[in-house]
Amino acid sequence: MPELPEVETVRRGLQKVFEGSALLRVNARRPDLRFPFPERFVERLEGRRVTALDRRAKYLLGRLDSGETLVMHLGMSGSFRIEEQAAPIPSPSQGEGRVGVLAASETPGDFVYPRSKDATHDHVLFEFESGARVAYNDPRRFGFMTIVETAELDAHPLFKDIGVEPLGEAFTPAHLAGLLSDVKAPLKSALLDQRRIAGLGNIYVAEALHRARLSPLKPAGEASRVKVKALHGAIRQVLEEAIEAGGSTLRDHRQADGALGYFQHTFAVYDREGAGCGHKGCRGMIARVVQTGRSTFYCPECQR
DNA sequence: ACAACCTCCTGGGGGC
DNA sequence: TGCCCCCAGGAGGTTG
Repeated sequence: MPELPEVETVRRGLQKVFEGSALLRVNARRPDLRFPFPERFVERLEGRRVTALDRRAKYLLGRLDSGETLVMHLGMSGSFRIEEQAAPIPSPSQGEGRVGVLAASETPGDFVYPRSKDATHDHVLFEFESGARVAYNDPRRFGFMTIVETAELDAHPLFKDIGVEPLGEAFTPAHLAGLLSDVKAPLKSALLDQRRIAGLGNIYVAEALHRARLSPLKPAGEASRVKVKALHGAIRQVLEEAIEAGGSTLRDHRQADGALGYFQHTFAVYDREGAGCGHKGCRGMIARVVQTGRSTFYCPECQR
């Protein structure tokens, strides 16, 4: 599912639930996703307050008051769902309530509110002190979660080789030119490589290259200075527009509140084989080719 | 060092 | 209706 805009959309949706709230209860309903959950996964989360929910590349980072970070990746089909904003757990001063203690009628580790129909793929359930409940759903289980010491995050194998944030200040035309110079691999693969730029995936690479009128097949190092500058602008622009639109909903992407993204209606090339190019004055037709096993969509007429 | 694969897993859609 | 094959937004791991 998710590339940078989808992950960022999810982050913004989850932020109001995660940030500042303590995790009362966490339920990992199976021992693994793509990888096994780390040692004492649940114990390291329960009772911890989430101080911030950040994003790096396509990862969500839940900063915990324990000095650890909950690292979450959505893989291809992962999504979060804010299940219900239940009544807050009453505080002791309000009488009967006992903070952190569940009502007897609740089944430990399960939501008491109605779940969506594909709850079989609800693999992790978060319940907050605020009463909010969040389900992580992932049919294909290519996603994963782990917990890393926050101070060691940048040096962690998952992050140490991750490239520049394309919406950050460090991503300039000159930086992009440096990333691509002397690279013999085609632009498509160069841009998909998370070690260069963090967060682009199959959709937004295709869309950005089309906007810049660059062929995905062209060796990255052969793009002209002018084209690289256009590509830089196109990458930023397409990502910003997609975030603004709430991401792209192809199959299962939802914003955390359940809303659909609608950037897919703006695709110029992705999954549009046979359609007209759409660039002013171009009579070309969108083609589909396969590069390293994955679909590439582009206009052979004007993307050079 | 690098690039081309293969792999994990489930579900949806098209063709017959 | 059913079955089979292909395809899918990622990316770590292995091979050459």
